[in-house]
Order: sequence, then structure tokens, then C-alpha cells
Amino acid sequence: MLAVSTRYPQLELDQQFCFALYAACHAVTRVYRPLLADADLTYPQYLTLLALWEQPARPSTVGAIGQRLRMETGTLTPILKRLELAGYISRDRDPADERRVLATLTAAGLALRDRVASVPEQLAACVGLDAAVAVRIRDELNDLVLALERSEATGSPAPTREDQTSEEQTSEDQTSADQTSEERTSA
Amino acid sequence: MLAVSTRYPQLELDQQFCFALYAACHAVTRVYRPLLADADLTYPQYLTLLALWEQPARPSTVGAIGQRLRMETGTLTPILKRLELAGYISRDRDPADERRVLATLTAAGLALRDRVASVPEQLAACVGLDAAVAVRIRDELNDLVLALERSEATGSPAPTREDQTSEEQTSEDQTSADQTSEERTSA
DNA sequence: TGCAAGTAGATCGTGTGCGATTGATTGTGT
DNA sequence: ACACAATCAATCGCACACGATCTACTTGCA
Repeated sequence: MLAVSTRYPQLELDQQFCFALYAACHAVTRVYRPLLADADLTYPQYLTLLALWEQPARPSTVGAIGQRLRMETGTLTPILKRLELAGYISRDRDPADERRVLATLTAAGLALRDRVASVPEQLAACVGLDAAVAVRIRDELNDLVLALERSEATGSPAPTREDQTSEEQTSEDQTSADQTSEERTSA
Repeated sequence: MLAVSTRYPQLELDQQFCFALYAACHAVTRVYRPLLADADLTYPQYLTLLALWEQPARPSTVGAIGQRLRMETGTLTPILKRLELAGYISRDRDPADERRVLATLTAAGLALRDRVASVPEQLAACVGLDAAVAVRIRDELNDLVLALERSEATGSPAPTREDQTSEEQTSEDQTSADQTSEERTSA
């Protein structure tokens, strides 16, 4: 099936790590859409609320939310405006520092948490991914994000996750048996 | 650090599988950007070319490319127009079926392959991810995409990947030792 | 005190991403 | 031959996503 030119094996779509990531990300977002439609939320709006719900009583600055979600203000500002328009948050300048804008959850924004509380479970049912596998991928992806941010900052080729300790047992070195290569990853 | 309300543990940002996916996807795209800037390509444009390069001699219909990349025509059409404008492809109606539009690589589009051939390698250096781990995550993400597409089509909670055979040795069942739970995933 | 330097958000322009609609073309059944 | 369903891509409207620029405000320091 699918006779493919192998002149550039590193450019084959199915070998690309990044394409798998890209496709998975959009596929998951597509599954979220109908689940969040009940609450009239888009997926990025839902993420923003997740960040705000972490500190339900404390107003968050735009910058803090952006740092948490890895979003630029050019992305975040319109999202926050829509959440404000929907009545889930209020946006006010910080009296103590007029440069800052504080996003505060309204009663409706707090109440919304109950309405979407079942979404993760519903999604998990759709995904049908083994929970242990999901946890492992999640952690590995988070490590990846950290490594990429480091390499962005320094411009250097980034350290591998093997040498940055943290509270994980280092014994999980792949058992090195399942290397049925012919497999190569191309980013 | 970060005292977090645990009333809704399933809604905590750092537990979300989907957020890890979201953040990783954008982080990778950010790393790609400067690498592709040399060729004046965006990341989706690069993906589109990867799809076209799989059949360098054979024109592809818009629908076929969309199916390969999991993109809608609303996304793909403007990308193809920009690739045409850049001189990398031509777009013409299929004489055999005037509904179809065929995208054909130009000489410049073919030549571009040489210029970006080193990109995967450069990215891998930035990512600093163990190659074996990358391959495993890639395959698991691809499985996830397939499962999600199935569940989208049927509306059902999706089958787990354990029961869908395919040409993989089923012996790679995770050695099941690294389960340091207290961990829960929330989609 | 005064002003350069820095910071926080908003804004703008470009480019996706996608559901819904539209328009042209082809296939099908009678 | 002809109505009609199906198919394919384009288009539109809305919502991210992000680099770059702008503006208001604050801080630091002479």
C-alpha cells in the first residue's frame, strides 16, 4: 500500500513526531467542541477558565494567566474579552498598578465549574486511552514543553530529560527491548 | 508551592492530558518557526508540502491532501493558494472531473525539498527527546488519533487500542512496572 | 524632581482552523 | 432525456495564535 518515495526518509509524514502531535491535538480539540458547546465555550476559553479556577477567590493578571497557559497577550486578550462578554469574568485595572488588568471570576463563572465538571470524564470515555498510558504521555509531553522552553531561552540544543533529576525514579529506561527499529523518528 | 483548591481535582490544569498536548503542540510549532523561516514557510504549509512530496510526480486533489493531513477545505484552500503564490505548486481543475482541483509540485516546489531536508534533524536536536521515547509517543499519538476518528464517526466511547491488532507485536505491554500512581489523568 | 528605561496590556496584520453555506459538476434512477 | 441526489472545492464568519508595535503606567537613578 502507498508506494512512497524513500529518497527523503526523514521527511515522510508518518514518521514525523510533530505531525502526530499536530493531528492528535486537533483531534482532541474536535472531540472537546461538542462537550463544551453546552456551556458555549471554546476549548481555549475552557483552558483559560481552568487556570482561573485554580485560584477562584484571587484575581489573576493577564500576564499570570498567559504564563500559566503559555499564551501571548495577543491571544489571551480577546479570549478574556469574550469571557467577560459572556459574564463569566470581569476585567478591571489593578488600582495598585494601573498597568495591570485583573481578571476576576463572577458568580456565573464560578457556577460554570459545576456544569463542566464532568467534561474530563466524558472526554476520557471518548478517547478510550488506557489511563496509565495517558498519564505517562502527559508527563512526557510536559517534560518536552519544559525542554523546548529551555532551548528557546538559551538557543542551545536543549538538555535531555535524563539529567534533570526531579522526583522520578530513573530506573524506567525503556527496558530497551522494544526497539523494533526500521523505525526512525523525524521530529 | 501554589496552594490549589482540590474541590475539583479532575479540573486541575496540570492533570489535563489535553493541556499537555495543547502546550506541546504549540511549543513544537514555535521551535519550527525559525527553522522554516529560511524557506518562507509556515508550519502548516510545510506539512502540506510533506504530503505532496510523498507523491512528487502525481498531482493530488485537495480532498486527498485534506484527508492525509486531517484538514478541512476551509483550512487547506488558503494554504494551497499561498503555496501557489510562492511558486511551489500549481492549482488546476482536473479535466477529467471539473469538480476536482489538482495540486502539482513545480520545479521550485520539488527543489525546496533539499532546502528543508535537514529540518527534522535540527528540530530533533532542539527537542532533546530520547529517540526511542519519541517513537513510542508518536505511535501512541497516532493510535489516539485513529481511536478518536472512530469515536467521532460512531459517536461511541471508542475502542481501546488493545483490541485492534495491526502489524505490531503485542508483546510491548509497558512492562507495567512504572505505575507510581497517586497520579490521575483528566483527559 | 525629572526623565530615561522598563513593564503590562492592547492593538494590528497575517495565517491558520473549522462549521456552514454556496456553486458548479457529476452520478443515478426512471 | 431529466429531475435529483451526491460530490468537490471555494467562500464566509468567527475564533484562535503570534510577532510587532503602540500606549499608558511605573521604577530607577542622577
